[in-house]
Amino acid sequence: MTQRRYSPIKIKTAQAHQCTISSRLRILGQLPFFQDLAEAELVQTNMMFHEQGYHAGDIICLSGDPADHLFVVADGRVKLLHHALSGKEILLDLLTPGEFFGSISGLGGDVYPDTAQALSTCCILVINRDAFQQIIRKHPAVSLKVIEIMSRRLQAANERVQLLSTLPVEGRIAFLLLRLAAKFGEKHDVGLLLQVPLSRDDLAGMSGTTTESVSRVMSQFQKDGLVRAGRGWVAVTDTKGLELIAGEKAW
Amino acid sequence: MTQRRYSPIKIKTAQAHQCTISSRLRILGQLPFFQDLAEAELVQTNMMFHEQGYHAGDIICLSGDPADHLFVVADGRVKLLHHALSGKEILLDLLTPGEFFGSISGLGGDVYPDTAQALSTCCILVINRDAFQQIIRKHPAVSLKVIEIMSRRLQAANERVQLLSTLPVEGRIAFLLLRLAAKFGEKHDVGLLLQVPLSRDDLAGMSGTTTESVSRVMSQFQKDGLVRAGRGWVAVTDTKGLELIAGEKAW
DNA sequence: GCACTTAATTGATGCGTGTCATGGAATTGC
DNA sequence: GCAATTCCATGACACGCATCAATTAAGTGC
Repeated sequence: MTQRRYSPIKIKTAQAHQCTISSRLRILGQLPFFQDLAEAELVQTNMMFHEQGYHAGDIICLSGDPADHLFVVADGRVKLLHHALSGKEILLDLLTPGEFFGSISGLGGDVYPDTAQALSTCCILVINRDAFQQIIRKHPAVSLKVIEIMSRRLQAANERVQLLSTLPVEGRIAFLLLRLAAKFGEKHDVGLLLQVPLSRDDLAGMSGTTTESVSRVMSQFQKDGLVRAGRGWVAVTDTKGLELIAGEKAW
Repeated sequence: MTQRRYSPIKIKTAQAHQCTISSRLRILGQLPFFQDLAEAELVQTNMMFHEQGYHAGDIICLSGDPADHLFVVADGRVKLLHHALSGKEILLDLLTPGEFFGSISGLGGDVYPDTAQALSTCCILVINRDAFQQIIRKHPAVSLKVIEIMSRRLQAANERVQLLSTLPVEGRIAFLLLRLAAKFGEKHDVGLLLQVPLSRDDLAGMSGTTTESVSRVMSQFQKDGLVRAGRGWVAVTDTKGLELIAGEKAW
């Protein structure tokens, strides 16, 4: 087995302090919910954010803590997770630049619903919750976008409930890999390389199973030529094959 | 075993045509997202809805169909569900008067994400998707409420993912019953009676298991004095006991 | 009241997967 | 460089729970 022994992942991460004003404007302008804003409004909105840098492993916000900020990923990768009573980590989502998390809704005594942790060096834009509500009040277009995004996330969560309820481990992992490939996949000589540092543990947390089971399934997938994987990285090589396992096995 | 052989559930259902203008106003006014509207605005908003009646079992909207309406439950019970490829029904949510479903977000080529089915005789208020977007544009307070509600739903969905990933069947069902009791429970001589017609199948669809497993667990719960149940109804008698099973067993 | 239909229960069996345990491989620290 | 650590792979085993099958109970229609 001559297989790569180094991680092919190269996430282009800016240092926290490299989030210049202009790059911030660019990032904000790319945000789905600021798309419809005029340039002047965008500049003004931009000023309401401040930025913050994190290193891989840093906790950005902790589930249960009093919540008064909304965060936007400007650069890097962030994972959203829950800690179950059993100690197991439930991985809820992986966020890329342009996505938001934290506190949006307006109740006074709100707490962060999930924990957010930096997967790589990150630049995060932060805004006060109330300030963001002001933006929403001023710009109905923004609120419509937010609603749209949240409804998509809700759909994704429901889809996941369905997978957990119906598919066996093998199918769940296949499905998960396909989703990840669609979001993070980049053409590479080893296949569609997922541009996120993901351990078997992370995959387990996303597919509702254990590290060992993921390892077993991944080994099998690799034997079957569906994926290539190493320590902390995964690449999808046969999309069709995974689709077959994710879908058809449900019958 | 001298146990009730008839369903104690009595859902106070109005006939579809009994949704009078005044009762509609009352219902709309109670909607979380219209709470902050002035009386005049409410009356005006009211006129943008039309109503529709359904009988138990009727399909209100079908997952995958082109979506152009937003629905609000005025009276009765509605269940939101997915049909898995395996034929299994995944029950996503149970809706009571005041809750909404259908299409909110604005994409042109949208389809309904879930199927909605009447669990009892229902009166549903319907509004065109574009018309509702007009309301949002006009009233930022409404959009904030919608966002708040959606974020709560997302949280609930994530919680469910966590349960499915960590708890055994017994714990999931216990947790489910507690949630249902909090939402639908009414004091009754048999205990906290769930005012929803729920079969074992429905419970299975909500807890990600099978009819048989639900039946077994429910029988055990009944022996242990935690619940009382019959054909199509459930009552919780020992909340603390269920909490113990739902929580502590995870350790 | 009776047959008829649908829902719920209960038992037997086997597969999938979590759990525990061990060894190897890759990475980090000194 | 070598130890120490972390991550991954793999095997053995037990058990939870889905599956299949058969029976009982509860509503429904006539």
